[in-house]
Amino acid sequence: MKKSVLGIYDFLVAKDLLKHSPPLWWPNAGKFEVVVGAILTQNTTWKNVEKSLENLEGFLLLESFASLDELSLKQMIKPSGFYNQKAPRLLKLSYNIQNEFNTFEQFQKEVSRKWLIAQKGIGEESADAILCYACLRDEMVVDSYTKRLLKSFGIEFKKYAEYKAFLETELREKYPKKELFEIFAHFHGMIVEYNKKVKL
DNA sequence: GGCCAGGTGTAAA
DNA sequence: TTTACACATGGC
Repeated sequence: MKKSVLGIYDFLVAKDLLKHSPPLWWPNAGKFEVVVGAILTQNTTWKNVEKSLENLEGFLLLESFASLDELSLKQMIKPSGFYNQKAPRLLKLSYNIQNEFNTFEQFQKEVSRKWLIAQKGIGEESADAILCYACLRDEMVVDSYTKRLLKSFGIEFKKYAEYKAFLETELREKYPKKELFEIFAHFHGMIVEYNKKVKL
């Protein structure tokens, strides 16, 4: 049993997950649509999110997304569930991004974790998913897959911050700052792919 | 038909 | 600070 995160990381790397996936794992990493996907996938399978994203074709840039009316958006994101709350939250978020940062590119550079979590509909996990995969920052995502994997190694914590610290600390020490973002993105991607393959 | 999925906000103890 | 519950569709 590997109890250190480095051991678990090496374990996954040895399995050669992500062989057929892009290095950044999340589809279209670095784009605004990752922000949308991060909220749509809350307690929802990615398959259902894909249906919604297809319906949103043509509205996946910040400016066009913010031009949608709530009723249309609800219809488009219906397949991914909780649409009555996700639609208004997504719209408000897109307005706030425009008002606060003007463009998505500026948002990528300047947004803080604190600002994200203050938005209605964004908790710790969604904030980290947005930071990591939309803004390309050095932040590790902790989702149910991650907790399941760690539990299979006999590792459990109470709080999100504890999981995050466990995952990040040793890797931050081991790898140079320049490589961290890719390490975290790759690590989280491997965790999800491993779950899908092994079904923990 | 029942259970669950790449969570979050709110209310009540 | 913790716990319980609503939110909703689609796949198995």
